[in-house]
Amino acid sequence: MELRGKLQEILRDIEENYLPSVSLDLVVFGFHESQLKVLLLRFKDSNDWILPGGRVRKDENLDEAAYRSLRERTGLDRLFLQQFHTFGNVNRMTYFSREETLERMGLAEAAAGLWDSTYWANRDISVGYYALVDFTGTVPTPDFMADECRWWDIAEVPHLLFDHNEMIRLALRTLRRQLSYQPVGYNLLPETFTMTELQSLYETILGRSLDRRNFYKQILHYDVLERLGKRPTIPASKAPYLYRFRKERYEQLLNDEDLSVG
Amino acid sequence: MELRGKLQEILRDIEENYLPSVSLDLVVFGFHESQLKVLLLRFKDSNDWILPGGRVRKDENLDEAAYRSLRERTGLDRLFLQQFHTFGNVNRMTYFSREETLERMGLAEAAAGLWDSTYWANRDISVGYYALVDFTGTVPTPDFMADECRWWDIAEVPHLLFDHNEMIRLALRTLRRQLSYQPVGYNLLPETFTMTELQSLYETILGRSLDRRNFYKQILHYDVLERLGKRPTIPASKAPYLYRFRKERYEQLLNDEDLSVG
DNA sequence: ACAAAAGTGTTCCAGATACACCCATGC
DNA sequence: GCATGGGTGTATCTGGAACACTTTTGT
Repeated sequence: MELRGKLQEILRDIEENYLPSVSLDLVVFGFHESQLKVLLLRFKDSNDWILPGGRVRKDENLDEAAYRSLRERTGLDRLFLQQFHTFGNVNRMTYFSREETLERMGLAEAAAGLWDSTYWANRDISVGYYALVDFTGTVPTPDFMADECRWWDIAEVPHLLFDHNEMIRLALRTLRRQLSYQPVGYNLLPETFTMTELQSLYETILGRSLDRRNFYKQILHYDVLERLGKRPTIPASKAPYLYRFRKERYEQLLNDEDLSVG
Repeated sequence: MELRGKLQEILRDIEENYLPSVSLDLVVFGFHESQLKVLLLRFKDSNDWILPGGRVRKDENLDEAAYRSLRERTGLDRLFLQQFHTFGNVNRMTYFSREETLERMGLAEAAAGLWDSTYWANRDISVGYYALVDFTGTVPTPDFMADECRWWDIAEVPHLLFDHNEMIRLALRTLRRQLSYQPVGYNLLPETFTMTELQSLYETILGRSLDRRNFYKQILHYDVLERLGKRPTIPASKAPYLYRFRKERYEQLLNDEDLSVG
């Protein structure tokens, strides 16, 4: 019964080193082939998918915990990560009963008698973060409760456990709003890209098509792109220019927040 | 040593009935005499001020806990209340040491030996909410740790304990942003008001003066106000019209969010 | 009559939208 | 030579900002 021993150890570790009642969930966005992707985990021996998440160490800042969790799931560092909402409904975890949840995780047997653990006994408040990451550089890695971690097309996300579909919905809304007053793409695209690729990213996030000429004007007006040479040409088309974000300008725009308070 | 007994009882109640590690703090905005006000509490027998806060019952939704806490502090019900950020730095409570904090609360003696309580032992994650309330209808009520609860002019807020000044700053930023895409005032003004009073509210929140004519146009364009008769006239001036919010339209605008997700 | 507050309309500019043609390449 | 995708400029609309005079009333 190795699984049970392992589970016990994990629960002990959680109770000893992590804050009770608080968890966090990550909506990790990636972009590939004109599709917005979300990273999901599949529970061990089940067909149920959830968002990757994590817990907060007792000696760790909340934001740091989110960065750490994201790093563990994607192998990436230094990425865009931002809190968007905190979820605290009593029944947010009980989309299925605790028993059924464990069942679906293939942990029912292993977890028997461990239910008085703080980890299972209390519902959690969960802080939702959303992240933008470079799809191609990511190494999706399952955690101890999952045996699969992979990208899903945003339009094809299945019904998830708990309130995780709602989390994606809210994260996407936040991302869309952000688009209207800040540049996006540095963490979602490879180092260099064509204008068409960038436009395609915007269209995917917004869920509607944009006028090419107007998009050029707007994005160039931001003064955040650097134009490089032409891309070695591909089938049946004129060679497009490659662009790169001017990092210092990009970050300046990200920090252009009204910081004044009367 | 009655205080000690009471404290013990409170701690026991907290451990038994409330979520550990999670608290919430309220930035309660009111408006009076052209000034934006914030509700603050003063710790027992000390000169230190903090934001009112609360904890989440184990069987209670996070938002409900915020409403309940606000009701306890202001006597008001049915008000505007919204989450704006969750604060989770390890050292956010240690603006002063725990000992010093208790000292300043006049609780050092009473709390001796109770420090292994979960309530003191762990730092908290705190969910920040901001509220807009009708100044005149409010009955500020201290909680068990405070012996004073009163309104402060936003410009005169002193240094607060913990990260509470930062919380006010962020709440105000959120409120200002909200102003740009939603009407504000229903919960901050009396039932009827003049256009000048409403403008004054906007100016106070934004921290800058607005053009009267443009303000009229914009706000009327929202189609959210109902014009009533003229106010019985006051010193040396033309009698101004009174207005009232059209509630159904007001709430429609509040809910006018892009709810679509691709 | 004059001081103080209230009410109202027009001009101007900037940012967003709508829209069409030419060029380079691969087949 | 034609189909595909890339690159560019101009006219129009709309929302926001700037701005001045007249009316009422109390002193």
